[in-house]
Amino acid sequence: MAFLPWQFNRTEAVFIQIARRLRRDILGGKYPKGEQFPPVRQLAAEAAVNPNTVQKALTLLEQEGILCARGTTGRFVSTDEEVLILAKERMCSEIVRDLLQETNALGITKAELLKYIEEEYIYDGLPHSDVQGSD
Amino acid sequence: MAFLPWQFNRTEAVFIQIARRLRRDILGGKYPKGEQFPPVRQLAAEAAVNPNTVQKALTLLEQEGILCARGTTGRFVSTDEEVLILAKERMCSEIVRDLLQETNALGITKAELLKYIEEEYIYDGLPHSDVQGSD
DNA sequence: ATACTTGTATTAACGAGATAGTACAAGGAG
DNA sequence: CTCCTTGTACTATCTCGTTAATACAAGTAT
Repeated sequence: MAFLPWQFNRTEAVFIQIARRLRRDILGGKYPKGEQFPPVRQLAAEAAVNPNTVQKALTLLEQEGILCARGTTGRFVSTDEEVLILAKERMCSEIVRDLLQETNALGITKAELLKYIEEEYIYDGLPHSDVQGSD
Repeated sequence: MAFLPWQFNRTEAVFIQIARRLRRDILGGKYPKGEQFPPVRQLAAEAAVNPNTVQKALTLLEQEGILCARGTTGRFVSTDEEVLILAKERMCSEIVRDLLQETNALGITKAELLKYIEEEYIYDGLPHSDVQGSD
């Protein structure tokens, strides 16, 4: 496991940021379908926050059906693939929609946007096509 | 002037959201270079927030060199075109970089991302090429 | 000069988010 | 059974964002 220091934005509630990050990683396949999820205290230690804060975040993911808590056995990633796929598509749509709202208000044309995306893909060395997850 | 109700996210400080929106609109050309900016109290009334909150936001934009306060005459959009252009490019780069970080973690390929963008452009009826600002 | 508008500053009060610390019930492992 | 881990709950405390209500100095308009 990689223990990168979690970085949080001061302007947004930490538990919201934790929820977004975990949601993204789950839907991105980092935590496979049906597998046990790391315990609250461990995540809190990794993120260097209070366990209460992590629990707030996980509660959000439960309400979305992405995670489910089995009593005191631990939390598990949902086995309902449709829920996961729909959540992933919704998350992606929201991200893109927010992007276009911003670029449109900024007066960025579609062509310019695509150019920016090309540049960033090159600059960051991101995969241009399908690739296995790199942790 | 269109007085759309300003909507704020509960998870982020309001003055940060106001700053981002005004920054975006300024750099997008809604408030032309060198022109006088709406007074604090007016913006506060439009956004339905306390004048103090708007002032916090405007202070941020001043620190970025996008706005400047001329004593009690009012605030004005910067006349330094280079500052405005650089800020716009930086804002766009950040937006795109954040997007790609998210889509990459989500396991979205470049091709899929471009498809999503195409879909949203069609669905939202956004301009595909250069267009005059519609307010 | 007078009245109005501008930015700016101050104070008090309230609420939400985050933390520390503690506690308890329930399942698994020895 | 006993010990450990799990999720969960609770209290108290602190910080920070927001609001309300003023207040003042400086420029503009009349």
